[in-house]
This record gives sequence, structure tokens and C-alpha cells, in this order.
Amino acid sequence: MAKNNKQTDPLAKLVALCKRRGIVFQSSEIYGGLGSTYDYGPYGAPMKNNIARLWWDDMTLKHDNIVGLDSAVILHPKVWEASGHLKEFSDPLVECKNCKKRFKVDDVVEPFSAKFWKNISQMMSSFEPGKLIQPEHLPEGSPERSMTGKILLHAQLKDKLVEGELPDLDNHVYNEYLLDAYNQCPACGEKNSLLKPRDFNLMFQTNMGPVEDENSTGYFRPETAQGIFLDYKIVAESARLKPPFGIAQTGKAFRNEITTGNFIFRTREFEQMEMQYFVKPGETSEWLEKWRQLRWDWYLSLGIDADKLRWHEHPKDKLAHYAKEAWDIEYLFPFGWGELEGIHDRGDFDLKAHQEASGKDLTWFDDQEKERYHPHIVETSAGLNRTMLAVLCNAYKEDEQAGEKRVYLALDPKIAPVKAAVFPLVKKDGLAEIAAEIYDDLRTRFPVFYDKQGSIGRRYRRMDEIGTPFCFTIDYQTKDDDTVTVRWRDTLKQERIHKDQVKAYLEN
RNA sequence: GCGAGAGUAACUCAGCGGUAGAGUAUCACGUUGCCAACGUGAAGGUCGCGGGUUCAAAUCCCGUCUCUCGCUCCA
Repeated sequence: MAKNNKQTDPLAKLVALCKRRGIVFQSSEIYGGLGSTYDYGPYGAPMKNNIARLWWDDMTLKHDNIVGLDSAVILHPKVWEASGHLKEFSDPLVECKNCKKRFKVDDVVEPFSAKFWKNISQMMSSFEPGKLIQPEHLPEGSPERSMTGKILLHAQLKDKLVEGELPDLDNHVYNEYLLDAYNQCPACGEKNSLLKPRDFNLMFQTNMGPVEDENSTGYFRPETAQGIFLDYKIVAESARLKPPFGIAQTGKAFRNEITTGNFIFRTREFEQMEMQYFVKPGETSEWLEKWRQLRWDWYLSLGIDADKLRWHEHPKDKLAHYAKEAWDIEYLFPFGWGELEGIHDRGDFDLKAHQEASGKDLTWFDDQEKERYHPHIVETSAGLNRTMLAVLCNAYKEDEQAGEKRVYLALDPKIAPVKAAVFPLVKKDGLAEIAAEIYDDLRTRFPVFYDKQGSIGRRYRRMDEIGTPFCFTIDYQTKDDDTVTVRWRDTLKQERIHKDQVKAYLEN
């Protein structure tokens, strides 16, 4: 990165602050770092936990028909076949740079292969079937001639390529030659627009058990939602719920993203906060509407500026395989708008898919109406790390105090990793002892920080950088009337309160 | 995968053939006493890794690893 950017690029400044202050930093640093992996430090871990807890409470405390779940990261491999994840992403795919569509390589090259042999056959019509094919028999500059040459060269099959017989060489290589020769998009018809095929192994593969064989293959979940779908009946029964009801879950998910980056915005290991809402068929739009509103408001409750949020509706022709309607809440990051959460109408796609694959009945029986149906699902799927990044970006502030630049995080006290600091103005004359006493009284109930080292100004600034909202300072007046000063991070304003009120002050 | 950039102290960087540096941060002592003060001192580096050229390499050459950014992609 150019050195300039570190001083001027807002994201780079935030990244530097996060590292310096132990919020978030590159993982595996002593080994040179590992791409796309980050560790959350002493101030980042509680901050992330706070956001996750606020989400959890918002779901499970505020709604008596939403319950929590913590399902396994590794589910039965068939789950991912049924959900469509395995199929969609484990094949080599090519994509068209013109129309942006993706295709399975096999599907694309099949007509190319047919064309190749058909053309060869026509060009070789004056020869007997079964005759050897030589490149020089074919028209100069033709794709067929160049392909034949490549095949012979690669496979060392000189004099052995026979008309009508498929060349005996690796499919992979053969496909590559076909793509080179007949590169044309099957959808938009654009020529030479298909990029090189790539294996899209979206899912993290692993092995269950100490012995590695084909039966031991397992996958780390690429979304937490599937665990909810599998368990929906047992959860509903044990919690005595009936539609509409929701199941909420936070947890790690893993995707082998092609491109990672923008700090913690897109990483291969990340954390989701998902709630799946099970409703009667036909009631989907009304609930989708309601959840859109509730989720939008939640981001505002974290202190995120409304003018940095917007809705993005997925166009109908670009919806995921399971979705009928999809809305994203996006935040205006320094690098542009980015998705924080998707609110989707998943319909009955997932339950039906799992019913078919597992052979188990996943319908819901409505006792009152005497009817049986697959509940339709409205999903709210949020990214915890992204939310935290948005909160950090939104909170990052610089101002000037007496000619000195000040950096602080204007975090909502609910999110701040340290709620308050306790300082003696100086460490002598018994002030430190009084401060330590107050600190000890608070520490088991609140995340608080005690510091007697260095100048008072420096200590305030350090707290500003991790977004600590309050600092209590014990000064000489404390010895006279038992009052301490409270200093508020954003304004630097101070007021005096009695030292016995400190605890109550923090509770608000 | 392609393109570009960067790896020197905990951080930001300077040095670009001749003894490894600065500022900040850290620690100790002193001083001051409400917004990144000051003084004195200390600690901290196989200059990403490997090889080559040279009397001499952080510096030049070759290789390699890693990270960052951009593009393609993103249930």
C-alpha cells in the first residue's frame, strides 16, 4: 500500500487503530499472516460479543415466539446436497465477462465438442472413415487445425488421432482446448467472452474421524440457516410454538470466497446472526415487510447513521436458487455500499428439499384448520463482522482539541468494550488508593479500566481511542467532599458526582 | 488467476554499497497537576527468507514467501 493511503484512507486509519489498540488485527502474524483471517483482541472480542448479544436479545427477549438455537457447524454431508450448496459450487465453472452468467464447463463444452467433430468430419470428407487425421489436412487458421495440433502435441498421440474417436486425454485439458477454439457464450452469444474455467469449491471440506477416506468427508457450514431448518420441528415442539414463530442462531460459517478483502468485510471464516421465521403459506409478504422494518430499526439502535443505510432489492432475475424475494440492508463503507443483512423470502424451498432428500415428513400440521403444509420461511441473515465494521466506521471520529488532533470512537455505550475508566488525577497523595477502591467496587459488575500511569490527558485519549464513554477522575476535591468528576468522551465535558453514585451512573 | 504496491524496533517510517537510525509507544526515577507536558535513564532489530556479486550488502542482482489494494465472483 502506498504510504500516503495510511494517513488519508479512512479504512486504513481504522485498520491501524484497530491493530494499535487491540481491537482487530491480522491473524497468525508471527508466521507472516494468513490471508483473510483476523483475530479480535481484548477490546474487539467484547465489542463483537456485545453486538451479538444485542442481536440475540432483540430477537429472543423482544419476541416471545422466537427461540434460540446453537446447531452444529458440521452437519450431515447430505444436507449440503439437498440445500443445493454442494451442487452449485463444486463444479468447474466458466463465466461470461459480457453477461456475467456462470456455466458448468461440461455443459458449455459439450456442443463445442460436437461442433469440432462435425467440422472435422466435413473437412475430411474426401478421406475414408477411420483415417488418421493430421493438422495439415485441415484449413489453415481454422480452430479445428489448431485443436488437432494441440491434442497431438499434448497427448503425444502423433499419428493416432482417428476420425470419430474421442481423443484419449484428460477431460480437463480437452475442455480447455475446446474453450480456446470455440469460445462463445451460450447465453448472450458473445464470442471470446468466457473466462478460464475455475473450480468453485465454495465449501470448506474436512474429514470426520481420524481416518481419511471418501466416506469421511464433511463440510463446515456455509450458512447457519440449514441447521435451523433441520431442527425446526423438534424446536417448535419442545418450545411449544406454532407458526408464525422464529428460530434464531449466531455462529461461524465458512465460505471459500473467490475474493476476500476490505478488512473484515469479506473473510472466509465469518460469523452470522440468522433468524428463520416460519409462517403460514400466503402470509409471507406481510411478515417480510414487518421484518424489514424491524431489522432496519435495529441498525439505528446501534447508533448507525440513517443516511448511511439503504435498501437494495435483488432484481427478480438475479435471485438465489431458493429465494423469491430478497432485500439487503447496505451500509456506506469507505469503500462503497456493502451488504450487512439480507431479508429473504425463502418460500418452502428448503423444507421441501430436505423432506425429499431425507424422506422425513417436514410438513406442519395445523390442528385448528386441520391442514398440513410446509411453512414458508422469511429469513433475516446478518453478518456480525460486517455489522461490527459498520459500527466502527460509523463511530470513527477525528476532532481538534487545543490544536491537537484527537481520534475517538463514538461508540454507543451498549457496544463499547470498556464502559468506564477510573483515574487518580495523580498517583500520589492517596488519590490512587481512593481510585483503586472505586475501581474494585465496579470491576466485577462492569468492564472498567484503571490507570494511574502518566499524564491525565494521555489517559483520557487512550480511552477515547477504544470508545470508552466515561472516565471517572479522583482529584484533590474528592478528599474534601467525596465527589469525583465524570468526563464524557464525545464532548469532553465534566460534571461532579458523589463517589457513591458512580455505580448508579453506569447502570444508566 | 491477472495487474500494481509493500515487507527495517511494539507502531509510523528514514537510510539505498562503508559501525542499524528517528519520532511515537513501553518501563523506571524525578517533576507537573484535568485533556497525547517535561527532564534523566533503560529496554527493544539475524533490515521477510534463501542464494549470488563485492574487501564490504538493509542497500545491487536472482529466486522465494507473505501481506495489502484493484479486477473477475459473492445463496
